[in-house]
Amino acid sequence: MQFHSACLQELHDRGFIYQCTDYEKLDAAMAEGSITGYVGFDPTAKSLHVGNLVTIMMLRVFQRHGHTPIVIVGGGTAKIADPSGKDAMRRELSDDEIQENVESILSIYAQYIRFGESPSDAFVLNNDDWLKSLGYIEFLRDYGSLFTINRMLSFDSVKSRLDREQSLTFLEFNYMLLQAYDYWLLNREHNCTLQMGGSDQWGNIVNGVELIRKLNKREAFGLTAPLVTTASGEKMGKSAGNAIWLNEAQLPSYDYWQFWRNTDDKDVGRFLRMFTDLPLAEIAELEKLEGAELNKAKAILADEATKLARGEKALPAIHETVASLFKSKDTGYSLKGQDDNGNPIVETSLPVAHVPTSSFPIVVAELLVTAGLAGSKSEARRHIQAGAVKVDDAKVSDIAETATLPENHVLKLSVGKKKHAILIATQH
RNA sequence: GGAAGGAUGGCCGAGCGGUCAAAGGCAACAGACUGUAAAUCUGUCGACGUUAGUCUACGCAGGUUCGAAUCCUGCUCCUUCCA
Repeated sequence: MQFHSACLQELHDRGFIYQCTDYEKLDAAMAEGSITGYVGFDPTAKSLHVGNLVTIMMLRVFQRHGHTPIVIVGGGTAKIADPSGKDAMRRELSDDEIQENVESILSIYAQYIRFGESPSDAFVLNNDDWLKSLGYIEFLRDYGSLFTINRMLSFDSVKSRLDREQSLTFLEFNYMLLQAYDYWLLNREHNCTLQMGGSDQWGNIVNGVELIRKLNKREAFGLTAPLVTTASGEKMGKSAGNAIWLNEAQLPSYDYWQFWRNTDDKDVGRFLRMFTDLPLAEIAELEKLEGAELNKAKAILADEATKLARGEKALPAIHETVASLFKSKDTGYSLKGQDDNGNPIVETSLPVAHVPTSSFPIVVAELLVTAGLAGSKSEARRHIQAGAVKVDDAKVSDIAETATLPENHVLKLSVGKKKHAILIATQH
């Protein structure tokens, strides 16, 4: 597809476009000048994971081309919970929880998008500000009259819930009206003419576009991104049963880097386009790599993605650990002398756990639990029986095996090839 | 308000008095092979315990029984139909 607007062209080339309400008119509007567009998120979780990254990156491209992003915090809608893509009703959140989530999530957005006062700087609005004061009767009369149940029932989010014989409350059913109202309000107050979101938002977005057309007599647009799945068809964002969180508090940068490093061969090009700022020509070159050579592209993907989420400063430590661990098959840490208590100072991006020196010699299974590599002692034993456990790269074959205090008071524990932890024996 | 059906491990889903820590599938974890990839094959997959075994678990609370995921009673929630 060819566009006049460089922004839309890039969004398209990088694979961000799934559906659009009107390609031609949106293209014309974006080519003509700077427009304002928004995405919304509901602060129903503490943090965002890589699954949420698609729309964030979309907004980033949008801003890079001189357009103005608005981020809507769904403080009001969070009280309702969007039924789209959800099997069952979510529990209600307290105001405090919501506020906490908002702050944590906005700090993540700030990594990717420039907020401020200058033109094309993004700004944040909380839909609770206007939704909380909506009068029920007025709302029903002024906006409810513009929606038909017939149409609402035809939306996928609603249909799938009904088809699966799961309840859909009236509260949730109203979600789409409120989202449409948000868009309408932004259109009127901030001349916002584009709403972006995941493909599951299509129905909600279209409602807003229609509401704007009916009430403001203006054209507004909707643009959705495809649901990003991995080559094996998995919804993106989980690994080893854990979500890949974007913030460091919930996922160490080393693990974040590893997530990208372990990308499926088939996903490398696509992910480079969506989740890094690298020029498309460069990505095309990287994509040509074959076989083991592709690992270079994966490392670049990991670097770029980590740089965005965690900042450039996170990289050196990760690189050092990776080089030690995988390239020279070394320990994965380096010693930097001793502290005042005579305990070793260790530099590594692997998880670190402390054990008092007095507890040595200690059963390896127990160490695995302290280091967080096993959830229970039984699990630790199972790992040992499966031949997965190593202490300082020496295989542990007996579940009763003990580890003795190493001379430098540091040892590396491994479960499998990729999961490691550093244990430091401390005096106090 | 009435009637019928349902609730099982992370998810789906079988079981319908003992042989049930509960088939099968998915997901996950580990091993082998590789390139920190995929595919494939193998093993593991409630907790504690070296084994024996103990404990906790089939929506919640009671009961019947030598014995209950399975039967009975009450409750909660869900779905469908009628009003």
